[in-house]
Amino acid sequence: MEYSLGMATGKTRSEVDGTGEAARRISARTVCSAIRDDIVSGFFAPGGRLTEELLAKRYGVSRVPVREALRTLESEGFVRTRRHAGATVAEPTEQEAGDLLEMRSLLEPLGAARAAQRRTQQQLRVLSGLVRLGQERCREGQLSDLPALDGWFHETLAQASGSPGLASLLTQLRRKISWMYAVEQAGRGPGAWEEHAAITDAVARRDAVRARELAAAHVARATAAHRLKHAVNTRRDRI
Amino acid sequence: MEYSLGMATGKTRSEVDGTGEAARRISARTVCSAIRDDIVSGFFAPGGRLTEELLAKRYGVSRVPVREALRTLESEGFVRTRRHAGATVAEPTEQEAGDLLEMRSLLEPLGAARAAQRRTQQQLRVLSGLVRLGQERCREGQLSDLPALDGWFHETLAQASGSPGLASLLTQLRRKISWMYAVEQAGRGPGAWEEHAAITDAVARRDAVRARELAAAHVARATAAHRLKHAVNTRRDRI
DNA sequence: CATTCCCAAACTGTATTCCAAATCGGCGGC
DNA sequence: GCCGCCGATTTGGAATACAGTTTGGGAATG
Repeated sequence: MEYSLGMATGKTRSEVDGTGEAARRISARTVCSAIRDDIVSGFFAPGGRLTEELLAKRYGVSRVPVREALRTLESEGFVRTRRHAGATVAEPTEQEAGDLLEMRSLLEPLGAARAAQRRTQQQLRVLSGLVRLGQERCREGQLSDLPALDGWFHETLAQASGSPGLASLLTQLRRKISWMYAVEQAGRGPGAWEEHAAITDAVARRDAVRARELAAAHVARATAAHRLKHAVNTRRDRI
Repeated sequence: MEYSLGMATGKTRSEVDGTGEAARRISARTVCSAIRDDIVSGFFAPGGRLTEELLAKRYGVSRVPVREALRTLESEGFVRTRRHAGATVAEPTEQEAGDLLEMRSLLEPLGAARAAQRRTQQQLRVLSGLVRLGQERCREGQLSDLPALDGWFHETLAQASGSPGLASLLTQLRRKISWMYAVEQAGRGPGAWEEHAAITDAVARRDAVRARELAAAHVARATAAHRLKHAVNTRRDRI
């Protein structure tokens, strides 16, 4: 218990961060991300109850920011709430999980095409840098960094699409997919980063058609490497 | 001012609904829908400031439910908030608006295909009933009912997909599109409802492939009838 | 003994009040 | 004329209070 987001229970903020250690100023967003991370990581099991009081204690905040976070998470689909019965972690069915992959396979190519048309020079530099890093890590065998690099690559690509809505939707899809699926990274690291490099090349040349094709192929191959975590779809009572 | 969601400012709920007129019990959701409707209807102009106090007065609730509503609307993309600068109505660019149509044209066929595979008998009955109503209204020239019927049809179809996430996403897309676009209904009413009937038929026969094709064609034709409301993209200061 | 009904505890939903922090607009100094 | 500073306004959050629901367990009953 007591993760302490920068302030201890029962003490005012100024009493805590007197050190000026830049404690998180805004709790609501922080709490939202924290709860989501705890859901994705499996700390909160699907179907488990999320009592406002419990969450408030856990993150060291009052009920107000917790409630705001829960509303956001509800509209993101990670949490389900019943009128007066409180919030529970969502329990996606196998069908919903499958649809997530399909939605991504439809939208990711669109995002890549738009990124090719609208990316800024700076975004392109970030993408190139990430590709170089990813390929380096592949050669070095530093596989532990790959998931994060992959996430950053796709997030940057999404943001380069120029549509905040599309970008946030793609990010949300990736988060939910990583919540419900495990990836067989077998030997796919190098191949995936070659595909990333090809997409980045098309984006650099502003070739939207090619970027779309490459992204579609990339997502299709990635999808094939996804396996449902068996926990999904099994109903469990209580936390 | 003072829309009164069932309670007057400064009075407790019990003082007001002594008549038992089933006043809305939960304000947060109600306020969220109310603000969203006021945004979509244009009452709150893009870029306009949404002061918590103002919203609280307007809907006759305290700041707490208003804040929760704003969080939801923010994650839906209707509202933009800066750390301590408050909330403003989002100002979508022409690019974002265009991407909305494309996202729908990708996802609506998926929804239709899934609906064909997973619809319940009851959902099919609702769809058939709506189609019959829509075609009746077309013949009678009752065009004023058509937008609502169209909305219900697509909403029912989305829910029949069996993926709550996909359904809510499609509904959200339609709401945003109706916010930013005007539809040239010229003579499209009957044609659209013929297409609705064909989709319903495919859904009834559980023909996912055909439902997908028909939905794609339907959305493509509908897209062609959409015209950006000129207000979009023009920056305005204040409400 | 099983079933049903009812009640009390727990929790949500909201209001209210208070306070700290940050933004924004205008004012004065340079 | 430009820059920086100050104060009013507003957001973000805490703490408290209370009504309305849901829920689970226990008592009464067949």
